[in-house]
Amino acid sequence: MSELNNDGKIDIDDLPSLSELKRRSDMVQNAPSAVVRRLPRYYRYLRNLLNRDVLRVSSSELSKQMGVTASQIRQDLNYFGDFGQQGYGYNVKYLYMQISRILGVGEKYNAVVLSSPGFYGFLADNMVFEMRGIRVRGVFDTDRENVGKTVGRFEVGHISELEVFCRDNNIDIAVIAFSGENAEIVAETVKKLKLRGIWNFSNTELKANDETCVQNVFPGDSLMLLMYGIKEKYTDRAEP
Amino acid sequence: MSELNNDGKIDIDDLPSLSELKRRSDMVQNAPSAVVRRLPRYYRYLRNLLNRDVLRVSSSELSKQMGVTASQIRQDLNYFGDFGQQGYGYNVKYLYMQISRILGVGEKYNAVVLSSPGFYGFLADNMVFEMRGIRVRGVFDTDRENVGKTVGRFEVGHISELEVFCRDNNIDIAVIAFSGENAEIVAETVKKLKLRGIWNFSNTELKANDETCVQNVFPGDSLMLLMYGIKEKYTDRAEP
DNA sequence: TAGATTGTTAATCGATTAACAATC
DNA sequence: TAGATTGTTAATCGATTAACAATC
Repeated sequence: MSELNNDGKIDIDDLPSLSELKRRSDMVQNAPSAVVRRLPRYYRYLRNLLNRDVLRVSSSELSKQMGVTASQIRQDLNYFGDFGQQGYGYNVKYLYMQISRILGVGEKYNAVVLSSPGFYGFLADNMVFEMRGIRVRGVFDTDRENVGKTVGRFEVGHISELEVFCRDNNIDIAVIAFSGENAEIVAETVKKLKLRGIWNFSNTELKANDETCVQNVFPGDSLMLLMYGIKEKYTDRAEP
Repeated sequence: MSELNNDGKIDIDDLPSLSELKRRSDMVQNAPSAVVRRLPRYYRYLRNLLNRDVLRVSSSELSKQMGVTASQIRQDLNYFGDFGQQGYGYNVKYLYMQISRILGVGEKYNAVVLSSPGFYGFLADNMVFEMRGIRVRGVFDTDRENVGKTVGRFEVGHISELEVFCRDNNIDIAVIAFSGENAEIVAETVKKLKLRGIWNFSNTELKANDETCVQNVFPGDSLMLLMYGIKEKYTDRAEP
């Protein structure tokens, strides 16, 4: 990192051949899910480098930071294109942009958040939508207590208004964070409306169908893995 | 499932040999991380069966519900012991208890939640602690606005009280949900106090050390995978 | 040019699935 | 006993790592 022998710019005229583009698009279709699941983590590390004004990074430098092999990083990135330069490494901003594009950041999806105001507040604090280019259009709760409260720039609506709201506002994604059977009832509505995606934080596993993608998030699962990890660590020690 | 040829009870006197126990404990130590990461999902499905008063389940029945192969289920469970019976399947309650034990549910860890009241509310709504046998002892925030507010059975304390509180209350686990650099500062304190685990919801990846286990939860990662999934699904369709 | 580092192939490793003997 | 289903081995599949020629 001491001497830069390149200003980090990419030559826009140096376009790949059509057969090369074809090969790459085949690779992208075939990108193993293990690789895809690692992309968000690359995205986070690259954004961090970007925030620190780092211009370039090599696979070996990044591998040290992330605790994975350099080989894996090069292999992973190459499923999607030739983003690096021999002898130089990767241009941080360019690579960040490529990964953003692959993941679909900035696709401008419209979302509704179906949760208590507190949970929406947590998501808003973490800037989880803003940073991924998702536009939240409304917040709805099942609990009449909360309806009418203001959270951020939203007035919490009642869940019964959801169907009309989605149709009027071109909603793509529903974030569901209700517990119990409310989650399942709402999920049925969302699927009936053929929204494109459900981001599910409820304690019931939701299934995707032909129209609606689902990502289930079970915080409790990772809590249990933490408990497992602690048990392993402290039990091993107690033994001779 | 139509006829039960067994009452589902396990003969307490039918204990395995010492060499068998040794073999199993070796297996458990060697349990591949891919298997361990699936345990919480088994736990959830079994609890669901339990709630529906299902007495027994076969690997093939469970495989249909979970969308995995029966072979994987049998292979996974066998890393930890012989929990089933030929010709019968698995006793739901027994298997649920075994998986709970393996994961360390009910180890009675004491936890503090370091977050806004809203996020604590979400965790409480989902009963994520109660269901895993973790005892929350206090909630602390960095924001003076929130100090003194009541959430559930807690009065929110200020983060500056954390060190004394942890020492006085035998705290094992810290849940960190602050955004920005507050998360890193608090994580340092937690590591200095040698708590056993950090359950991290902040937007900075925290690293484990010799004393403190870490589970990072990045909701944004799964949101990006949802965006990726939507892009794939709807782009494939647009093509011929 | 010399040094550095990628892209990519081949080798290794680990995880999943298939198959079936054991046995409830 | 006959039917069902596990536990477990062997075969397959996929993911990771090592190595190095290509090349910036």
